[in-house]
Order: sequence, then structure tokens, then C-alpha cells
Amino acid sequence: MNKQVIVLTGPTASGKTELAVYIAQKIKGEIVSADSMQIYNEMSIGTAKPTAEEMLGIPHYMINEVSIQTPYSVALYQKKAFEHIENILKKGLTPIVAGGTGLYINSLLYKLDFTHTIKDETYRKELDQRSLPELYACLLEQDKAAAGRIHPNDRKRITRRLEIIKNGGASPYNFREINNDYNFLCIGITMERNELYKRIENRVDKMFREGLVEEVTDLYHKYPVQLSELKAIGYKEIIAYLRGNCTLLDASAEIKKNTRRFAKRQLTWFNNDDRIKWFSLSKYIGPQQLKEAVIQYIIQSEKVV
RNA sequence: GCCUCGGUAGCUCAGUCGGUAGAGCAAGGGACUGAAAAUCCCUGUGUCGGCGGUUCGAUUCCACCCUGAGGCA
Repeated sequence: MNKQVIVLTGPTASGKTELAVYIAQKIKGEIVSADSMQIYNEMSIGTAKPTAEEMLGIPHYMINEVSIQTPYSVALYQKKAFEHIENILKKGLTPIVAGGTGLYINSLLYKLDFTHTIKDETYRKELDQRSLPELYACLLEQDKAAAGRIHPNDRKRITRRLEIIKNGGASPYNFREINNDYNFLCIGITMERNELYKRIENRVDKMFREGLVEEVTDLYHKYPVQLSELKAIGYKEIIAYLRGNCTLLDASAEIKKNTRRFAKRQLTWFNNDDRIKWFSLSKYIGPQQLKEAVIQYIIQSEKVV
């Protein structure tokens, strides 16, 4: 029998954090975060990082992994997350992967092999100097299949593909080969769009009350380059304000807008995976009822296995 | 009360020398293999303020009405 791992996902502000802790308490689990921004130590308020109180004593891994000074990536995440999953299983507990970064989650759910496709900063810098049509022509010449898959305007992906080719890692492209090493039970939380947007609005207001501006100001002074390059929602907009490009009210509106768009992209991403069993908050009387339904579902699934 | 300029997509506005209309923003949909909160792609029907008139045909011209801004008394 495969080792069971619970995966909890959904758009931002849908209540993943709280539900993950609840599940962990009910079924004796520990949490492995799948959030590309909570990874960073220095970013807290703007990433809605769970506080010690919110964790209720449940161990959380892959949060505060590194400093903002050392950029992270999926490959690093994948390696480390599997280590944590194994450790949790060894303790006889259930790993609960919880987060909204689709690529990070897919690096666990699918066989994504990064070991032969080294990241090459020097080469990337070199490619940055060249024009986009030039890069695309280059890709077309060296990897026709990839060129067909990647849009000519998508500089980031073209660059990465060229990097892979240069370093000899052009492995056959096994798109979405399922990872069967574990028995993943995938749960998604969602709700009607209006409701989600209302929650996003409230959450952003709350972040401001909790000191988002202070957090960003402080970080911006310490690590201006690193913070700007991350382009994290809640941070880039405050940076614009600090630079005098807009008012604080504008920044708040922008954060809300960008968060809404982000949530939409997340939903698009997760809708792609039919393993996810969706629970819509709009269909339950309240969060408590949804939590109980999720637990019921988990217990039932374990019986089947 | 009179004069002037407006009323067109959720918002800001363009336009049709009369043949029922299009930009930006917002919004919606989609993609995603070492930056992913990133990056990229696709999507524009709306009583053209109302009621009449002229006309084969009016959002466009004319009259009146409603309404907003400014000006003069």
C-alpha cells in the first residue's frame, strides 16, 4: 500500500491555513506548506503566514525556509518537501501538503525531474541581453517541439528552455507523468467568486491594520533589490507607494486587484487536475460544516484504501 | 430664465460627412516542468439619455423633454 499524503489547495484567502491545522489535529498530521512566498523568512504579514497561535502547536514545514537574500525555486522546494514528507511518515503521522502555489504542488503530484536541467545564472544574464524574436528564433532552431509549446512572447519560458538545451538536459518531455510513489488525496477549497473577492478585500484591509506598510518599508530598506525582484503581491504595490508613484489608497486597491487576478489564475491551474475533490464554502452553512465534510471525506477515503 | 458644452460598454472617452459602433482601463476565460504571488495568450451587443419628426434607413440631422457641468442675468 502506498503512503498516504493529503494535499490541500485552493485560491488565496479561501481558508486553507485554518483547515490544514484542523485536519492535522483530527487525523494526527503535520503540515508541509506549498507556498512560494511563505518560504521566505522576512515576509510575514503580506504573505498571510500563519502565526504561532494559528498553528495551534501543529508543526509546519517549508515556512521560513530561507532568507529573502537567497532566491528559492521549485527544484529546491521539491527536494526538501519530499524529505519532510518522508520524515513525517516515518513518525507514523500523515503529511498534509497545504498551499496555493500550483507549480510547487505539481512538483510533488507529478514526476518533475529537475536534476538534469541545471539553473545557469550566467547564461540567463547573457540571454537577457538579446532580443525576444532572436531568442525565439534560436529556440525554434534547437527545439521545434518546445517552440510550438511556448508562446513567442513568453520570454521567461523561452529563456529557461534555452538554458536546459545548453546544459544538455533536453530530456524527453513527459508532460504530467503522475507520481505514484505516494497515494495523494487532493482536496480543494473554493467558493463563489463574489464571496472569495469579499474575503480578499477583508484580508488586505487586515494586512494594513497589522502593519503591512511597516513590514514592507523595513524590508525595502534592507533588501531593495531582492524584494523588488520577487514582485510579490502586497509588496510591489507598497514599494510603488514608497517610491512616490502612488498614494497608499491606490496601493491598497492595486493589492486587492492583483490578489483577485492571482486567485483567478490559481483556480485555472487547479481546475486542471481532476484528482482534486472540491469543497465549496458557498454550499455549506459555515466553515465548521465544511471542515467536518472534509474530515468525513478523508476518513471515507482511508477506508477504501 | 437665457447661453454654451456634454449624456455612447462596469468606468474614462473616441466615432459614425445618415447604412445600428471601438479604444484604454476594469472584468471574464485559458496556458503553465529550476523566477510561479512570476511569466504569457485569448475575449468588446451596448435600449449610442427619452419621446417624436425628416428619411428607404437615425446613435448620427431637426424639434421638444429629462439630466450633468460651466457661463450670463
